[in-house]
Amino acid sequence: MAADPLSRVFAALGDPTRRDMVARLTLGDATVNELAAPYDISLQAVSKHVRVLEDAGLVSRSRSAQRRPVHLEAEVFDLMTKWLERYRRAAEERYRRLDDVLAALPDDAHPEGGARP
Amino acid sequence: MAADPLSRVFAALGDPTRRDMVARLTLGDATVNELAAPYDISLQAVSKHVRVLEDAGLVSRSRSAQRRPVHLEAEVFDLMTKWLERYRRAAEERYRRLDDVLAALPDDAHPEGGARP
DNA sequence: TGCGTACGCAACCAAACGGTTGACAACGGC
DNA sequence: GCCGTTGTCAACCGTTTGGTTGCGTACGCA
Repeated sequence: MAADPLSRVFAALGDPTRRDMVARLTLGDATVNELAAPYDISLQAVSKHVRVLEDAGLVSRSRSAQRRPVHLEAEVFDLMTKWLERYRRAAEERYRRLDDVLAALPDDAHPEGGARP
Repeated sequence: MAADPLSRVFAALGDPTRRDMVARLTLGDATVNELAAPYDISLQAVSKHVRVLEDAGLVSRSRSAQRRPVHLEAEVFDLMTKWLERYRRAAEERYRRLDDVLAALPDDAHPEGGARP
């Protein structure tokens, strides 16, 4: 299937239902039934969603009796944060450099092709 | 099609090729041809990828002559960072609370079902 | 004016995705 | 030992997605 973990994480969070479930899980562990409650989709569909989140490493499941509580895993968030931070910083850096360039321009040199109106 | 911006952003970044393009764009704007160079897929496929990134608000395209340089947009990163930070903090909070609970336990109360080994 | 370059649009295709229903396994309680 | 609860597995279905090819358009240049 999908290779790298990062792709799985991003893809998993691309679905609003799954993001919603993550939000719910920050309040505490929950069973599949509890997770399914707010939605009018089948239990199996919810189970599938949980599996996608699990494959992405976003949640883990222990088992206590026949219940299988879903637990939010924090580490992957760090992975994403690291990725994001890297590119956010690069983008900012580019802005800063652009500012420098603009500041260094002689004021008669105003090309009409300003990219950002 | 897809409703909320956040879903589009996450979904867009779920594809490794598109994440790669974002990485490339942090080095500076690029044309579709330049973006396509490293991959052995058709130019049209690359064009499609760029369109997905554009719909997600991750890039913008100006036009200078027949060239249509792709430019990385920083704002959406902030949107993601905000989302991420919220849940990262919530997850950490949960850990902290768990630590408190464990610390408050009488030392003869050791249930065998420790979720996190 | 015609030509080459850069790119988008449309149609198509196979694979993946989100959802369904039906059957079935695992476990606690009576 | 049986029953209800909890949840997964498997097969199927319509839509989306990533890729292709072919054609068309916009523009700079000779």
